[in-house]
Amino acid sequence: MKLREFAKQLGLSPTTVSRALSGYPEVSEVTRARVAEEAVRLGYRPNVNAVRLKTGRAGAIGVVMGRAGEFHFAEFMAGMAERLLTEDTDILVIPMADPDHNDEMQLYRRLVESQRVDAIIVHSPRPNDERIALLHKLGMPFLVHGRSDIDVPHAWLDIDNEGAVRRATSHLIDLGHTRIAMINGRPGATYALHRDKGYRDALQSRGIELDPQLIASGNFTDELGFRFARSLLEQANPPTAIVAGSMMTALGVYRAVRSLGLQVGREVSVIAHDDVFPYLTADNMAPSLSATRSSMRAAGTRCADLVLQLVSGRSPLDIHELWPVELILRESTAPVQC
Amino acid sequence: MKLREFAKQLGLSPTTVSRALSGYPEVSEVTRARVAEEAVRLGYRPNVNAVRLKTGRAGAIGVVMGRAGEFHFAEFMAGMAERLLTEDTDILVIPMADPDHNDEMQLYRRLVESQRVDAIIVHSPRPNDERIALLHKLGMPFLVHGRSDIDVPHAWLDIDNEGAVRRATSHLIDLGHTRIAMINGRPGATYALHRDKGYRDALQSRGIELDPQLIASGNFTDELGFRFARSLLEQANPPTAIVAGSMMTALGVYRAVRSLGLQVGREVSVIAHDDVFPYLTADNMAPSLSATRSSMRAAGTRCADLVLQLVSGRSPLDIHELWPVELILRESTAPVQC
DNA sequence: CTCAAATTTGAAAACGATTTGGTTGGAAAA
DNA sequence: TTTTCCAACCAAATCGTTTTCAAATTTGAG
Repeated sequence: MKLREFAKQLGLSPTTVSRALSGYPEVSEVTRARVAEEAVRLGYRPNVNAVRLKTGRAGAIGVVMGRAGEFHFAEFMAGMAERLLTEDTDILVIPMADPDHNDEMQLYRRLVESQRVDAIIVHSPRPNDERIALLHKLGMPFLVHGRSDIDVPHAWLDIDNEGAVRRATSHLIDLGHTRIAMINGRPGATYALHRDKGYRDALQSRGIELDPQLIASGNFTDELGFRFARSLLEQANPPTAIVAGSMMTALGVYRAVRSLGLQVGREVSVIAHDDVFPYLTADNMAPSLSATRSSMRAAGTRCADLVLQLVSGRSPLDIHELWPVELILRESTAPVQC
Repeated sequence: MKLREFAKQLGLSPTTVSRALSGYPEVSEVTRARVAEEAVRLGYRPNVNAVRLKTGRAGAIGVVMGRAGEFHFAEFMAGMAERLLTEDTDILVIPMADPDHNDEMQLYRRLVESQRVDAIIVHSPRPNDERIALLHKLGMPFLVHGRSDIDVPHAWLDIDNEGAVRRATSHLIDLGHTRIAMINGRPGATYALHRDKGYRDALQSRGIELDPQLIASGNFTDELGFRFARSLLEQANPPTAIVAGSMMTALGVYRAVRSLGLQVGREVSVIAHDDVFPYLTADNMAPSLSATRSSMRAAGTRCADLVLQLVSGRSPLDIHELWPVELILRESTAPVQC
């Protein structure tokens, strides 16, 4: 059913019907009500593409998916999708074709030029992120999930990675640990730096000297967790506690600890960061995993929300959200054994 | 840059330019080459929404995302996205607002009516799946990822779940196991039935009587794996082998086995199904996990491919792909201990 | 009761492409 | 030479809305 047809059935002009449905003020309430009601009854829905063409809105938000098949991605997207369900806005998923750097900029540039999105969400930003500079230059609205130090105004939502790791590390120190290892995310991303800072600050403020040997970084896979924890624990002066970057890393760490005949929550304490997954919970691990926790899904929902505001004109300068992170203590952390 | 403008710069009519770019035959090769080249140079790209409006194509494939935040979803999508990158087709992610059944049909109906997708991918179909009937009735092209027995013609791509589980179970029987437990997916989905059948057939063909107590089903979470494995192993006549539905389930099973002081690959053999994740690999588990393996990402890529064919006119009746599943033996399976 | 102001409504022009149904000019056929 | 045909191109209509500008109607003040 087209607008023409629908309007004719109502004995109104397309103009009025369009206005009634889009909530313009210059249409009487009684007419608006009738139009709305009949639209439902007769099943009239404006053609999306016509609307988009006319208004110049793309009706979609772009999300670039990293190549490494990040497991938290689905949660973030689920959160976004939930928020956008009632909106006339879609999510456009763009895969990173190539991890090559130059290619990444190309991808963003093409995405903007394609006019297929009204806004873009940038994940895992770097301190000096060219993507941000590019999007700003091109005038494409965008929200950064994470933070960047770049000297370009931008909207962002981030969790307090630094604080989270500082608290986690401090707590381990409180428990008497002094040799605390840290498995971080891929170097380069701001969140990894923040976590690093939280870790270092905690040590320093307690007068513990930092041992660079105790720091590793890389993708959030179980394999990295295992390899690094294993090699750490096998060395002469092994750590008594490990701060792990993700649930998957934690799995690897647990495995490494066990494989050496040790026990998590005894010889080795572990705290990991938990993005809250329905299928793998810190509570269910054995022993249950102490974790810094922040819901990825909730972040997705809120990001979608903020992007919508951005698109409808809110200034990026006003949009800065730093979410606190909970520290939840469970069985994987214990006082150091003397 | 608009078509008008671009055409004028070339000294051609919009008609010819449009045809040249869309590969119509009635334009000379030399002209086509020139147009293509200049389009790149001047950065002309047809406005997506105008194209979509005019052609009536939505330029997107709909994927309904289950509410349970399935972890394999991201992999499937990554696969799809990879294939669609070079195409002018987007992925539209629609979240299931409510697990309520009636609501689900509403969702699909609205999705079709919204005219926002050219085709839909249906996940985890049931033997008699109303969604399939609905989409067929509404004339919306769709591809089923999985299978259904419903008496409605439809395209599908599925992996050989039945064969996979049969082989896994048979292999365990070969190793001397007779009490073999099975942790299946949510009851109702066809794949769960197929796995069940594979399991039963394997037992029956070897004359082993089925014990209903050894079967469980539910979401693919570590928690289910743990709970069920634990309660199984604690009973009077415990199983000596477990077939698990997913990697997450397997994690839970491993945990349960260990928590009872037993060892996977000794007292208890385990085989799980592995969708191949970059962040959690069967090879890295300890002991390494024997698994039936099939790449979710590859399935996504192929599904995208098939949907494109579907949209451009290929008959759904011709599209039936059954992918074989590998069985990869590692350390988690061993001869039964007498 | 009149006239201006305020409220509702409509006609028609966009939005930026595709595509139908012609033209044109030159080569091949008669 | 004339006719026919074909390759290559183009003008204009169209897709289904929104929105500008103008007209019609109602309201309210004097």
